[in-house]
Amino acid sequence: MRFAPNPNGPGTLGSARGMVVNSEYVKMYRGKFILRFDDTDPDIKRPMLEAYEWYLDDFRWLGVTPDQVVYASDHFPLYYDYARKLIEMGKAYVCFCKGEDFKELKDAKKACLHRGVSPEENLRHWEAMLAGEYEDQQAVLRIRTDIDHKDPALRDWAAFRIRKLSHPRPEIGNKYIVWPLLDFAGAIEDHELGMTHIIRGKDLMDSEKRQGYVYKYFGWKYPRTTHWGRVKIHEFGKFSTSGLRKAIEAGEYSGWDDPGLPTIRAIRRRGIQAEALKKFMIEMGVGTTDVSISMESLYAENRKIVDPIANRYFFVWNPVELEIADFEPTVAKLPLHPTDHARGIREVAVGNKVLVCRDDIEKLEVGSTLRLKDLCNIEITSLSSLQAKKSSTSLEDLKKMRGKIIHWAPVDGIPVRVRGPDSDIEGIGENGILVELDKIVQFERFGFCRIDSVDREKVVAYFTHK
RNA sequence: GCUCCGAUAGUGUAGCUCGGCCAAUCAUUCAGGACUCUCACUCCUGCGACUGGGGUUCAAAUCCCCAUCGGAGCACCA
Repeated sequence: MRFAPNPNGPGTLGSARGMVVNSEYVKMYRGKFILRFDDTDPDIKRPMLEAYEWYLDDFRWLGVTPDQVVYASDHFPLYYDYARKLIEMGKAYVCFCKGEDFKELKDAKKACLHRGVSPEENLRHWEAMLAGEYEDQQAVLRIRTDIDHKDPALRDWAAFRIRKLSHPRPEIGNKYIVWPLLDFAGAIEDHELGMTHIIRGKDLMDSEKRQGYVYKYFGWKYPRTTHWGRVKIHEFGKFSTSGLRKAIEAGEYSGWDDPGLPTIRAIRRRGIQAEALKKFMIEMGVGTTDVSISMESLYAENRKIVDPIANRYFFVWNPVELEIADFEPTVAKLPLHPTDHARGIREVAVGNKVLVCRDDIEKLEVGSTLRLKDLCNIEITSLSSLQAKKSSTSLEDLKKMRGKIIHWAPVDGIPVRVRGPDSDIEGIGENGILVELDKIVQFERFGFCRIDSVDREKVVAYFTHK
């Protein structure tokens, strides 16, 4: 099987489906898995040099090693070779019609005058195409099918076009001006690579029938195919690489790995685990129906994986200072994990002032009792300047009074910026977060985050999910 | 306009190939409860679906036809 992206941008969640499902089938049936870069459009979906590496990187992250990595752009000689054969066989012809003219004829089931030209003459035209004697748009090579086929999508489709542009890969550069189109390149590639099974998007359902002509002419056996529908994610809606590019260029996002984007790079940065993504994709299956799924399902998978490994920390958003009268400075000892005690504790030095979330104290009144988690119970004595007095340290007392338990942070904690899919949140966290670079942590009563960067003044975390 | 494909709970999915074991699987969401010094995790309980109509058959989610709805292709993109 194969996964054949055009590296015109990084992999998205849609690509991830292709990576995961194909590779899982290969694993299941001990087949061969090929990553093929379908990079033969220098124009509309022009490849991005970095994206090749990004795909390889995403595969490494998924723990998948393709058996073979191939570049369609390395195979021009092969394509030209087969094209020549087809011309000689009278199964392909150079067409000089303007696009709209051909469409009109095709829709009327009428052949254009170039269709009747002899193979010898076509061969001359083909050589002239390759030699650069025609300009862009002037000529294409068409595969001869049935011009009166009842399905207009199958009538004499184009296999090559002229585009005098360079290819982003330096090893290709300006070498070629005649570019193979998807159905032709794909047909040749799949055969040459010995493909037995193909999964592709249902937008390519006609490819099998179109390519079927080429396979028939050469006497090849067509691989078994299946199709899947489009993935729509509630949180992102429909998305396309070109659409994302536009939004990034417009400054709506900070880059391809912005937490608001449905790219693999973005969800990696946010701390989604490869295993969770795999399960999510496998669960989606391979139906032809379009799926409209919520990230919640992915988060649920991820939460189960991440919960046992994430250390807990306090992070206070919208911080407000709270003074506790008669509080003896101490070093609080808090568990790094609520159930896995072997992980040890975190120590936080506290004086008579702490930071708490504004949301937590908003509905309080003087006299309310609440508990600073793992520290002590307090009774609010003033709201104008937030003050309290320590009432007890016993958890039982708090339970009797049905008080709330809230989290807190030391006044000399580290500023934390949490980058989320929709917005960023600033606050103060425990200094212990500084040692968690690149790890997934849980900010208690807030959610899971991946610590993206740390320095003495600031921590940047990427929000994973609640 | 022509052609092709699909339809199972809020969402995703199993079952459809070879009709009976399907009073329909699993997951997630949601509601309730237990546990818990987090609104996390875990556990328990509950709600919830075969698009509609015909036909074939002893028997239809499964086969056939029609309708409805949805998607895709008819590019010198992939």
